[in-house]
Amino acid sequence: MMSNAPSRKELTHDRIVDVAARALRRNGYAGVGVAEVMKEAGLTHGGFYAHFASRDALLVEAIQRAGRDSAAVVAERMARRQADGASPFVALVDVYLSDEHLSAAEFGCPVAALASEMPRQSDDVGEAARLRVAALVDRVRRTLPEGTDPAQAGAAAGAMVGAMQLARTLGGKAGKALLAAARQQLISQHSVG
Amino acid sequence: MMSNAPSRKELTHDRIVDVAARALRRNGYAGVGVAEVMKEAGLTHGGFYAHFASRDALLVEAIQRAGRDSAAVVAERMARRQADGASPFVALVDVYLSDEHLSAAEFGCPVAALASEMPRQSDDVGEAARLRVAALVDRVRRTLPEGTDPAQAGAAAGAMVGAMQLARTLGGKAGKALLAAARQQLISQHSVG
DNA sequence: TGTACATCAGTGAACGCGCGTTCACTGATGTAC
DNA sequence: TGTACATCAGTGAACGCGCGTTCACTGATGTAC
Repeated sequence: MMSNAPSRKELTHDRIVDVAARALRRNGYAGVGVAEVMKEAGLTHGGFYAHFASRDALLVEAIQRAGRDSAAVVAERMARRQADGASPFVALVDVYLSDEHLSAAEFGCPVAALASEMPRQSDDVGEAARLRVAALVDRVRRTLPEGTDPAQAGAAAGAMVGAMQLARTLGGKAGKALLAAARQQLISQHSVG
Repeated sequence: MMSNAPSRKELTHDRIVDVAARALRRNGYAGVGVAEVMKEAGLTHGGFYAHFASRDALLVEAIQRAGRDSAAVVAERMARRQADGASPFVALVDVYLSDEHLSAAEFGCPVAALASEMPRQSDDVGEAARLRVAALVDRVRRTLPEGTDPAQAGAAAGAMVGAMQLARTLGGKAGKALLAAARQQLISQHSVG
């Protein structure tokens, strides 16, 4: 009988992608090195090409993984706030522009971590990045209050991504203040009345 | 009698910084190579260290130069729109989120071109980046309509930077549509009434 | 105005290093009987 | 259940390359007299 349990190789592959997905958000595209990722996954770098055709292929998988993981975290935290009575949009803004997201880029949204580098990536990597941006815009669109022009989803997504980046660059109190102002602006802008 | 005219060396230095300021916005931090910049400036790479203590020192000057040049372009284009009757804030949003800025990152705002990489830079380079972010936020603050909470300047700056990055990543019509939505959102948000 | 010399900007070869990639090999896993 | 063998994941040394950096040198610029 065939088992659905992942093979040893699949588990290793997964571990490598996971390490890379974190390194990517922590250090950017240039900060993902084959040797370092393999080492952090408990392996030697020689085995890398049994798992990936190239470093770019790893980057593609890492972006996808980062997006998937980050979306799961956001969904879970949003659900908690919505259970407390928040609207979907307020919950999303609160979670995305939270101090937790500010200081944990490694586990956060890959678009916030990488957006300014995305337009410069090679075909495959750039396409994976574009899909992540589209997914983020879509997520925002689905949480907009009823009656809102769906075209505003892109603008709101940009506002969240940009605020997070500037806050991370400034750091400290100035960064947190910028985040708070952005939360207020987005929520008041899309509130009913 | 002493002349104030720049020396030959100063002219060369300027040319190198100018090339680097463009390469930085076109290719990101990792895309600024000593040899390539020197070549594009019409020199051989050996002479580099007569002008700069290190590659990082060049990056610092390049960020400053990019910010100064970009601010000058923005100021000039804003003035033209204000002469046509636009308010300072509308003029700024229109210029910053213009299709021209979208497609000419090389001559545009360094914050839009680099923001997601900024938190990862070394001390000196990161400090130069922080100053650029602060200058951008300041510029936005000075153009906000009277009566607006100045704390909103950071959020508005983030909205502009993020929208530009997402638009550049998506590219094509989707990118231009995102820009247009962001212009509309920012302007209507800060309009009187 | 012309010559002799010192200064200085830029050249080009060389360095050590880390990177992505390749490959012959090893030792463990799992199948056949 | 036990042995023999094939498969396969991972090892570790080696490669070519481009990078930032150094340095002895050259040829042009400019000063002194």
